[in-house]
Amino acid sequence: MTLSDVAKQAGVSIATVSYVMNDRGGVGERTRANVLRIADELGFRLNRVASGLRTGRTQVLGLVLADITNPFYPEIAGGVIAAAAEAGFQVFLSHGGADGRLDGEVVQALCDHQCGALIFTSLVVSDGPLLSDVVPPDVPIVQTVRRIPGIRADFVGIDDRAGARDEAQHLIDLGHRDIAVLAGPSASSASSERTAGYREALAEAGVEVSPESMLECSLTGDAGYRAAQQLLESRGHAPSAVLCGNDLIALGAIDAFLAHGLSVPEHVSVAGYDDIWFASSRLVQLTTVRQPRHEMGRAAVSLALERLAQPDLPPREVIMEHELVVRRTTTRARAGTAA
Amino acid sequence: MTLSDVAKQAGVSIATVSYVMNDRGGVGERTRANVLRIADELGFRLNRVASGLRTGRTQVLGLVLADITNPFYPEIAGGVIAAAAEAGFQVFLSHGGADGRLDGEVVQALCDHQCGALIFTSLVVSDGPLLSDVVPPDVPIVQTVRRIPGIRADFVGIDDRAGARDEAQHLIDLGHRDIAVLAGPSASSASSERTAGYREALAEAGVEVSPESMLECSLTGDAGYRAAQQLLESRGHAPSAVLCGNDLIALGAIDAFLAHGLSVPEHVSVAGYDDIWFASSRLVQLTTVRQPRHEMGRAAVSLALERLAQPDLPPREVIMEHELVVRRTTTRARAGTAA
DNA sequence: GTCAATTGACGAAACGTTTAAGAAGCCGTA
DNA sequence: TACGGCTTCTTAAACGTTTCGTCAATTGAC
Repeated sequence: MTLSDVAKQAGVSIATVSYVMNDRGGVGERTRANVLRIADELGFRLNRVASGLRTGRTQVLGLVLADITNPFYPEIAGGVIAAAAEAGFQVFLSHGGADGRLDGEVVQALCDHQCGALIFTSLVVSDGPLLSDVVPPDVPIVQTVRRIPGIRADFVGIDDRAGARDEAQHLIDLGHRDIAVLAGPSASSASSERTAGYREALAEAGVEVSPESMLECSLTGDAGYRAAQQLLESRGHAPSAVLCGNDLIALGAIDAFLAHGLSVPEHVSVAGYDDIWFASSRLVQLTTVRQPRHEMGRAAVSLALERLAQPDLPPREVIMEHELVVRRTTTRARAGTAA
Repeated sequence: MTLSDVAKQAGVSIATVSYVMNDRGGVGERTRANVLRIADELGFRLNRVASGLRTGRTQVLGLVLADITNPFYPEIAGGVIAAAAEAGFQVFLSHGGADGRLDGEVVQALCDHQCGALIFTSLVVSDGPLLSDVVPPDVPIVQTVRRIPGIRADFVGIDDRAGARDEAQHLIDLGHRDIAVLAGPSASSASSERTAGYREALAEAGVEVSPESMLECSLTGDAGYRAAQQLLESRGHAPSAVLCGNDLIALGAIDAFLAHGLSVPEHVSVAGYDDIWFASSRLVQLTTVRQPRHEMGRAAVSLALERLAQPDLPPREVIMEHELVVRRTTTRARAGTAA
């Protein structure tokens, strides 16, 4: 079932059918209607692979998630897929490498399939050269969540620093003064921005964070659990509140506190970051900062498609609205613990 | 950068380079090595779109998830992507329709891009005709998790009935006799199998389930919450234990019980199904039945690729091992509540 | 030394589409 | 009547691969 079949049946040339199928002008009303009818009768559909070869650009986006099983990412993917579908694009989904670094082969494979544009989440600095080497210069690149410097790529994310400031301020407003920070890895731009935001807001409020109350750990529940344990051990007593680099860390920390007989938020207030699905569950009710992940995915697609249309746009960044979501895990500081 | 560039540079024909790039025989050792070297120098890579057009089959799998933001699915996708990558395949990821039914356009779009095979999760019966109409007969179809009858497709899943029996038996072994069931929608083959399994095991143990203790609800936390509430209202008192159609329902039910001042598992034991990531969180510790989702994704890819190689294999089904995971939400029945 | 068999390489057609260039027909105008 | 300008449609050349059929060169058997 090809253009040629339809053409034959309709008594016109292949070119005419192609023009009709692509909604191009220059075809008479009668023939257009006729071709459309016949194509429909025959159940004809354009072969996108052939179009892709001929035009040199495919209606395909490549999306590389750091880790699809991490509950943070699927909603981004959902937004990407939805927006792509509306624009008639398909989405290749790939894993990043297990260690957080990008796998060169993954990107190569995407390019082999002539993706029209590439969207990445959570790049780290060392990924930069790889991208420049492997991705053809006419393929737009969009980075989401995290950003790395010196790379030909648009960006979509939130103002992590502002979100972190909001959250720290929330704790301060609740009267907390003995505040610990369980920060994400500083290699991540998002994590370091958040940490900076926490620091700024706390400093402005005159709250000092001792070194043993400021830990860096990876972005998992286990790491959060261990970090919280270490916090208790090295400090000897629980802080009044804890700011965590993301929700998983917060969940792990809550768990650690519970294991030590400390209840949340009665003894310790805990705040996360990201608002993963689990955080809003009524069993958890985590105070956190929401990233509009679905919309971020959509925005990433917009950026990609716009640059596809106008390749020499200046580099752009879309900063989306974040939202401090106050739930059950943070509460007013107890009189005794407010320093 | 095409075959022809490499050929020119290496002083051989395009055909020879193609043979080398595809690891086909019939090329001398010297020329092969030379071509390989030049291709590498030039950074040449085969254009998969062109190969796809020429051969008529692309190295691409289409994966349609019912809902990517549902925490159940990403791991399946992870398995699919991993196995596909190993076989040199890319994966198109698509959403099913919002209402659970398959969106025809989605499948069409996948076919337009000449996917080599299609993998679906959670089909419902009404999707059958759509698939037959739209998917070319030479494109293998694999259905996972749920199955629908009368469709040209292989299947991979678990023995839901057996898993459900195991779980019901577990509660019986703990001494529970007043057991309620919050079943998933019977339109889903998986849900109805589970319900049947619960029923069988309970019947064999001589445990009767009254109509008001057997509710059907959709597979969400909210639905579970409401169903549990209804349970309490219509029965007037809490059951000794509740078997839930999936983990989300179980989570919602737990929440409802807590809201009514009933603690889990002290007053009510609750069991879920699926073992989504959240269920193993130390904050929840849900007793449930694990589906090896990553491996199911991998198996789905194997089925697809095998059928691609041998189209006239008989229909096959892969039933994977499930595992009853006993955690904190189920415990021995209190003497008073054992009927 | 001859001939068949094998090996290594090549030429060219095809896959289904897009699109530049051009032809044919029609209109209105001069 | 002749002609420029539209509109509508067609011809044909790509896009980058794969692969069949062919052919020359080499090998091995006799």
